[in-house]
Amino acid sequence: MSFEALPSARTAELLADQIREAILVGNYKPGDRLIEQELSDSFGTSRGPIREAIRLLASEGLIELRKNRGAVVAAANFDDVLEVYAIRMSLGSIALSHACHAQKHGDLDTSLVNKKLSDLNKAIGGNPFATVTADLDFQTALIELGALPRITETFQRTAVDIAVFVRFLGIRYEAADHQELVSRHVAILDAVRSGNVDLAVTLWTDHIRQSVREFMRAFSEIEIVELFERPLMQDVFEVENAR
Amino acid sequence: MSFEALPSARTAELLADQIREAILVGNYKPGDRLIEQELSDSFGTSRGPIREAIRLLASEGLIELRKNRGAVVAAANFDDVLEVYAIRMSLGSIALSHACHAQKHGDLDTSLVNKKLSDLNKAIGGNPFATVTADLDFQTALIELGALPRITETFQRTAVDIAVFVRFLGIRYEAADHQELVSRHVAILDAVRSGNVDLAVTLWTDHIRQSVREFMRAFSEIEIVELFERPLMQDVFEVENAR
DNA sequence: TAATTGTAAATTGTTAACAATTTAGGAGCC
DNA sequence: GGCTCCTAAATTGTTAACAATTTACAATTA
Repeated sequence: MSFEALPSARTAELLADQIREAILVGNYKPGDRLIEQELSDSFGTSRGPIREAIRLLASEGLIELRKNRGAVVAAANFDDVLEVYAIRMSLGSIALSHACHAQKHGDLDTSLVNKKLSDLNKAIGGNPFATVTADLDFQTALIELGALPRITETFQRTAVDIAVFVRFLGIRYEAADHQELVSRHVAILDAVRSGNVDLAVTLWTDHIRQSVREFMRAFSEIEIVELFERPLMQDVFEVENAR
Repeated sequence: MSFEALPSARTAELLADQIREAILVGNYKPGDRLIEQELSDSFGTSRGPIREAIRLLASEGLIELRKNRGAVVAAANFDDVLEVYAIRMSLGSIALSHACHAQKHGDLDTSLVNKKLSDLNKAIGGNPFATVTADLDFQTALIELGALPRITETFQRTAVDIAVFVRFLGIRYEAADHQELVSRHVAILDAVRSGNVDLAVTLWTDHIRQSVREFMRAFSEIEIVELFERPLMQDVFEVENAR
């Protein structure tokens, strides 16, 4: 995800960006406490804006607040993986179908998603985590084509979750995967550009299923079995069981 | 929605509850400014906790923050109605199907949703807005059966949206509608209790479609046409057009 | 009159001090 | 040794004062 400053960024947002970055970079691990004084010292502000930044990150689900007991970095939970992908699959489908309709009416601006795609291509081969971030940015831009603000916002929230999963559940992507990933992305974008609702949605849901599968392969067989016993996201099941 | 205190509620959360209530009751209308000093005077605290409460409500989407220019009550937008219902339809379907699977494994606790159902029955006939609130509470409890925390949270966020729509877009429900509404709710709950995934999801999506339809009927014909021209939520379209 | 500028009031943003609570560690006891 | 109780340090919660910014409005000018 890109954490650039918003048009008129508040200082608390800038601080939140830096703290989020520090967590995702691994300076803070799940369970670590975030001490207000410590953070305000290191960022050169007072505790007020730091508190606000912490509350912001808590609303993202990145950290947990405990009354009178401060904030700790939230644990990345295997159980949450399927839930997060299920949200991305269903909300993404709505957004893409809406984007296809917009395309038919001639008002679809793909300049942002094009930029994110070229950013992603540039990022491939470099820092693996930066590549994941560029990938998530592209997908967010894709979903933004739907021009549905609440869905976009909810979708963006799950991007933070995925970054956490990748960082703390030790997912590793191979270079080959990336090339295949990009071609999948391009196919989805093309489908939207041609206004083909059914194709776009099919490619999107297939993409999510594939992402889940790749994610799961990074774990041991025992963990895979355990996760797939859960009845969430039946679509993924079916495909996986048929393999 | 019930805004009772959480297990160990923070004062900022209690303040947010009161401010939210004040907005939904109509004391503040969309566009009204929320002035920190004014609020802290009336609630007998300092500005710090009030600021935190305001940020909380902003993260719910109930109010908007403008840098150095304070907070204003967010406008209820016709455009958002379908988007919010689309989110509820798709996330609710996932949650209910998950709940059905849990039921098959024998671990489904319906005591909360039962209580909310009886609360709803009690609320019918009284204050119309309280009835809507009880209805939203029931639906949230229903979705909580899925035991999917992120989906539940996202769903709950849309409940605030609907309360805003009902308050500020002037929706009016008739007493007859309520009885029919409850019977629809009971049918969904029964389907979950019998572990019938397909039936539960079908009843749920039908319920949302019907809710949208009732919502739309409250507006003028022109507004209905305008809204239904939008390509969001094709399911609703199909049913509506076939009528 | 309409537009513009300047100034005071109102309001938000930030800071530092104080209050309340939790945490850590040791003394005493069984 | 292990347990409880107690105190001190660390930490969060709250407050009030100060700084920076925006808003409102009157005076000025064309």
